Amino acid sequence: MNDTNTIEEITPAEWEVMRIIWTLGQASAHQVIDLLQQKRDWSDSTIKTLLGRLVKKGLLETSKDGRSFIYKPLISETAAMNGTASQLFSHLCAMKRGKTLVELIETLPLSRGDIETLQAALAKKLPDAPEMVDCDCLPGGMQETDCNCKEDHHD
Amino acid sequence: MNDTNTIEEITPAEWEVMRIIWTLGQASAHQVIDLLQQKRDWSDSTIKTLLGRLVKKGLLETSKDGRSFIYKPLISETAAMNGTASQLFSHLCAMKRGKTLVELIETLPLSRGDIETLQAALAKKLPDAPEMVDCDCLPGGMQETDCNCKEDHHD
DNA sequence: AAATGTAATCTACAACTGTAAACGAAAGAA
DNA sequence: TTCTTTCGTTTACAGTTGTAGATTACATTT
Repeated sequence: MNDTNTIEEITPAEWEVMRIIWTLGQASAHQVIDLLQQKRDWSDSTIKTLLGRLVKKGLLETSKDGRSFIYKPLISETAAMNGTASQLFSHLCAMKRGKTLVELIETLPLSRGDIETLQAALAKKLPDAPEMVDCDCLPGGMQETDCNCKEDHHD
Repeated sequence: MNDTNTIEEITPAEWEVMRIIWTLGQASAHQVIDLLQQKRDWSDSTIKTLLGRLVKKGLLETSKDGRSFIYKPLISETAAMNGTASQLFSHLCAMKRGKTLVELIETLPLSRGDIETLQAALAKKLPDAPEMVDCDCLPGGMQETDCNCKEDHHD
């Protein structure tokens, strides 16, 4: 298991590339270009640049295959997703993370199996869940006095 | 309700500023600087720049208060969080989003109330949930043949 | 060996981000 | 009224990201 707190930053364009490689397991630049150009109007050059950056970031490794390279992920898709999601949630007010999860669960298509796993995870958490999670948006102990979090301004 | 699909991009540094303003409801530059400098080692200038950029992006509005400005959010924290979270999940393989949600739910502190809301949302979804959500990482109908998604490479 | 076709790398460049100094205007102090 | 503090705006500058042309290196064909 990777340390999900130190994922190299993956940009949106880079995600597109990574998804293809993750899904195929590994791929040549040629394959990535072919597949990606069916979705994005990017030049060969652009995609090669992205591949190069991903290698430099340590997210892909290459092995020579005659003339060309084969790119393989150095991080699993799940690890990357978890790392990125955690990072995102760390920006959000602790008090409101639950609300955002509700929104996601309502919005995203989920399989029966996913739902059951989620239900199990929730059931396990419920017993020791706190009555309330405090807002962590202000420094020090000034939440009680000054936190306006409950009201949602300007929706 | 905002159109959560067209949220102006909020950068990590900008989130820090927004959180303070959301939490207070509104704030002067001075307040933001004071509070933020208790968490981040940023100069006054830096914080002012961020405020300015947020105004330009249409995420904050100002109203004059004598000498100085009062900054108010033009978007609610919840809307911003939902928009950002949806955007993030759109980068992820559809098939694996459920797994990421599980991870988040296991990891994040949730209140009893949040958990109950989540459980309700899941219960409602379960009946019509598909047996499986397809991977959408490759173009066209090449999922069956070529999707390696189930195996998680290089963890 | 010369020409041609690919693959990979280098260079480029504008927009955005993190970070902050410099500057100008207004308000309060001397 | 002049000096100083305070607040906002402009300018700056390096690093990242999106986007891609130019160039080089090697393999294949003539």
